[in-house]
Amino acid sequence: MMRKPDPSVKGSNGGGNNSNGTTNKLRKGLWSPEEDDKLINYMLTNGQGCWSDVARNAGLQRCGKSCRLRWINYLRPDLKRGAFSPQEEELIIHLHSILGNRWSQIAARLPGRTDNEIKNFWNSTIKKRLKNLPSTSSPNASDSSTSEPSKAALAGFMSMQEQGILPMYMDLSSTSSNSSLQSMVLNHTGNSLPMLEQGLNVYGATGYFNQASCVTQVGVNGDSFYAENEIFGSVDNGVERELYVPPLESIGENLKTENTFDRNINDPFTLINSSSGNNNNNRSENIASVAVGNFWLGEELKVGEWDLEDLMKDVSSFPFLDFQS
DNA sequence: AATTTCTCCAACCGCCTCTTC
DNA sequence: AGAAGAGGCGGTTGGAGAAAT
Repeated sequence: MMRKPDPSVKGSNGGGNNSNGTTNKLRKGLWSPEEDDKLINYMLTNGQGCWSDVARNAGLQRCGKSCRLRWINYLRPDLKRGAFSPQEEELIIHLHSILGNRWSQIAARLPGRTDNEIKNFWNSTIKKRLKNLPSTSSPNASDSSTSEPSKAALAGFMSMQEQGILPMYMDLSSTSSNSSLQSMVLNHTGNSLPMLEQGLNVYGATGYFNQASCVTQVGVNGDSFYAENEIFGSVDNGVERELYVPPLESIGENLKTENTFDRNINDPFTLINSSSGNNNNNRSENIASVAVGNFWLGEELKVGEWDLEDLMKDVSSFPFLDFQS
């Protein structure tokens, strides 16, 4: 499971210090318990400083980077060890659907978890699990390791929605003119939506909503989703039948801003949950929901250009998260 | 029981960004 | 301005243990 300690360094103390304290060669590979002790003791008494100083002053034959990694990923006292809870898994999937492989950003929303841990968890467990999901017919269906629309997104949204937690819209205009993330989730109850009740711009029997000033309009026509003339997909009581992701260009050209609502514009990631004040007790019974997709179209498009803090601030308030355990 | 294959994950590598001089 | 060093990040590796043959 681990790399062997670097055989080029003699001695069982793991440090490999010679008598005059000079460095012959930096140690690599598995950390010994003695090295761990040294690093822990040093960090607890001196705190974090320059990592190369930490390595040197703690008497470790390691490079600063190695010390940093060991501390962050393994020795930090606030780390939560053990298996991921289903709630954490949900959150990871959801965050990944938004952020892609930005493991550090994802880890920042999971107290006690490290980016490395989450990355490993994703690459082993979740990726495999998603592979076993019934495949979508999306022509762009891709491996979940990419930062593209994926089963992950779908599964994540679906699952959260089952728990009555559903991102209703995102403000795609944000602060950047080339925002990449265009994630839309439609909530089709067949009756009224919370959005409707809140006076948002919703049309027709089943309605559509537009997104702030940049707008992407997405509609529900019968069982089909559309954006302007594009058929996005269809749903059947929560079971996705088709999922078509239109090119960004067409969205940009075809979907014009109506900008008829401006509420929550500064709160781009609105989470509707059971405590939102509306009576949505039956929501989970008749919801058809589709994550239309997170589009990463073109390399110049970067989620990082968004105000991620704004975007994500509400995620940490997921009611089902137990960060204490 | 022995061998092979698979899985998981700690740690490394290389690149990028930021800061300092 | 730009070189150097440090920190941070995501991708990848490789080895121990588990599972399969």
